[in-house]
Amino acid sequence: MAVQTSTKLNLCDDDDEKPLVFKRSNPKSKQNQLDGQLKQLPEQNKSSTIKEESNSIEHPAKENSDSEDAKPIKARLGKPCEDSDDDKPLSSRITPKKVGTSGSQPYDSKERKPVASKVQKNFSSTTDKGKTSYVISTKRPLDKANISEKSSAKRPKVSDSSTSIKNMQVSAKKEPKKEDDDDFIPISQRIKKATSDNKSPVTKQKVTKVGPSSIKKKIKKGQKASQFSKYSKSTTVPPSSNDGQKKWTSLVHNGVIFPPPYKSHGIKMLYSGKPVNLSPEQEEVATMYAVMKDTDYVQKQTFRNNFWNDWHKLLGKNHIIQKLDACDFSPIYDWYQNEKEKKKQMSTEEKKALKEDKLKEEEKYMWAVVDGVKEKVGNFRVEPPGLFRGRGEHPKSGKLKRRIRPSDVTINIGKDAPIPECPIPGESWKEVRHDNTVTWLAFWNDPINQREFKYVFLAPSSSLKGQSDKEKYEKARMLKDYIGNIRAAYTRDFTSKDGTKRQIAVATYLIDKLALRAGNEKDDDEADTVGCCTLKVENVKAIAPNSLEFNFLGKDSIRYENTVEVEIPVYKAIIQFQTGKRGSDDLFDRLDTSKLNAHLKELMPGLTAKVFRTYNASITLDNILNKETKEGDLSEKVVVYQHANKEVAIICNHQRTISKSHSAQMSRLLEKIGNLQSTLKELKTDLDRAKKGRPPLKDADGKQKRNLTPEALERKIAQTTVKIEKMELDMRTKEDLKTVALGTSKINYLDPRITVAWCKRHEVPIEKIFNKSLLAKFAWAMDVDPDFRF
DNA sequence: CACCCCACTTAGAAAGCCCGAT
DNA sequence: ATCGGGCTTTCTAAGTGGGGTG
Repeated sequence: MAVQTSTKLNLCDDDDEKPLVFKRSNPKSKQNQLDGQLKQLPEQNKSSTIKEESNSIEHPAKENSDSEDAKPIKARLGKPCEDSDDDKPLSSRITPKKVGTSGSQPYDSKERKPVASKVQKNFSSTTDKGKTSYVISTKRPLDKANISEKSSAKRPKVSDSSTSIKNMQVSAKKEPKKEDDDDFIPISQRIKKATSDNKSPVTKQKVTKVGPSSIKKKIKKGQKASQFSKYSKSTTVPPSSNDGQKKWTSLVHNGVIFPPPYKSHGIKMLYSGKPVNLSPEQEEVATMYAVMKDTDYVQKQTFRNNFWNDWHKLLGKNHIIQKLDACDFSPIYDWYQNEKEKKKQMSTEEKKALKEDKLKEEEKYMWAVVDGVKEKVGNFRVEPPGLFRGRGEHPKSGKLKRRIRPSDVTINIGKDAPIPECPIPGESWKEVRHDNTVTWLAFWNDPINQREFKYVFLAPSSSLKGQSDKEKYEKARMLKDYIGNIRAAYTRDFTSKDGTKRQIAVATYLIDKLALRAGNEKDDDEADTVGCCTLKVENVKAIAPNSLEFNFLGKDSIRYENTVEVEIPVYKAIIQFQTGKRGSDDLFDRLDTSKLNAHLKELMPGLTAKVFRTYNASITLDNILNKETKEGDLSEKVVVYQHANKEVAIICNHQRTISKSHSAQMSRLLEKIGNLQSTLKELKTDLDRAKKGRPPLKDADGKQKRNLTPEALERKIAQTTVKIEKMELDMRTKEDLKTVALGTSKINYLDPRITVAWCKRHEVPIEKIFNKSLLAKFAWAMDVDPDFRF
């Protein structure tokens, strides 16, 4: 054990990464913009949360959470969420300070409070110990290696780079390349050296695995292994991962399924108050619009204009309908609501029968056989026609997305597999390919943007997806060994005389510290959003002495609002980048994502901007779980996980819109609590009286209550108190999480091995954290060693 | 290098389902 | 039996990033 422990510690420590800690306010923005709904919220809600961050990753959370519960709800609601203070790990050792968050924004939207949700994950880095799972994990690397060797054919470049991460790491560390060129010794090299000296991964791994750990494992596993292993799918992971090129050897599937042809309902909409005849094609599009009546899409002028343009074309120049404003779609809307209602009213048997029919019809499309293994297909249904629902201010929002036909679809399938029959009689596929260097089963061009494609892939539970998921996390773990030097290097370059270098340094810093996305260029016919490299001068405000206030729309037009204290050189550099520019000019004028990534690749093999997000998310989870998990009951542990999950979601700015019923729900809860409190008061009064041998007071209706013993009353009081506390906690949690989306990070950013290992160590059933889909998706992580740390 | 093409991951909203309180 | 609400699942939009080309 000792050994193990130490290992663990080391790993942890290695976190050399001390958290940078930034704070971020929470951003939540998009919704705000869009919806007015938010406004409805009661003030209490608004209070919230901004978080600021504390510095270190470690302590923050605990304090908050513990203490808070005790306070009255209102008080809690009122506070900014302190919980959040945690540290955000982005950290570096560079030590930035925190800043208070931005003050100006309205809190409403931003708040996020602690979550209650369930998931957590941890993992430790590197230890792959043997074990079954181990096999799996190792596979890739090995595979790759093997493959690369074998296949001379395809591997142009990919293969090289793709060599297994592990291999790379090892080699890198061991033999630091000394070639470092120019002045700048590649960080990677340096890092390698450093790491190799003390704790090269290799060493770590071995130590951990071999020693005591194995013993531990056995013990632990004895109890739980089976539970976890039932989800693990070691067998499925094919050893065959190739690196870059060959993705499969045999591929069999049945193609895709098309939506049924349009069935006219014949309901007449009104134009200037009079019924209008429409052809089925015209009616179909009118119905698409009618049905959206109570979405906020139709409130947007862009949406209506685009819809009108396309529909008008269908109607023809001389149609009676000449303007959208005189259209009344409500007959169609009402018909639709009625149909929905009818469906709801069907008996359960009818519903079941309907469902079975559908299943039968789709069953054959749901599966593919990849290298002899049956795998689920992700999206085998071709997208039905509809009105394009672009997010944010998308210039094409509302345009008609036309029906996709077999002649639009290209199928990819094994050479020896039967070509799927075209499901629409008389039509045929656009093309059939046999390309085993890609994983898609079919694609068609996006009707909204012809230059883009819509692919049909395997489901996340497939080994193909699982393997690449695992590779993603291995790469992020590799960053652990390089991050120290990378931070040191960019810190040095904050003051470089080379302007490009300076921009790269600052951009990298922001990506690392704030988990910003890379920020590729966008076309004019897309919503105007930005990432790091595309930040505009107006998106960042320097606030003396050394804080930066960020405010911009990111992916999905979600607003990022955060004020952060940064190092002085960064602060100065930003001001310098802004000098002489207009607000709408690029902050980083000598930079784009490809330059940035090219630079990152010099620092670590395979490193790109997005790896920092994965790294920071996962390392944060690992750190928080390990710091905050205490002895305690199951639900307390789950709360710790949820808290960690929430912190990650905040770092990554994963938001959701406040549900329409949120404020109603809150007031309902408040009312219930109020009732309980008066009950409590009565009980206390009755208790006092009972102690003096007097009967209870009459209840609100004037009826006489039952005569209870003081003991019974005390029991009731205790029960009621507990109930109130629980409700207050629920309420706080709900308020806290009303704008935080926990799922995204769980699905995409948190190495599942962290979670699985933590569950094993703390005897938390994995089902408390992962739902069925996640268990299937993360089958590859199930047999991780309990000592695993990210 | 700018541009385009392509493949694949990441994302929030909507729809569906399920379960407990009434 | 109904309703409300949370959690899942589905859907598809919106990102990232690699590679080829001229």
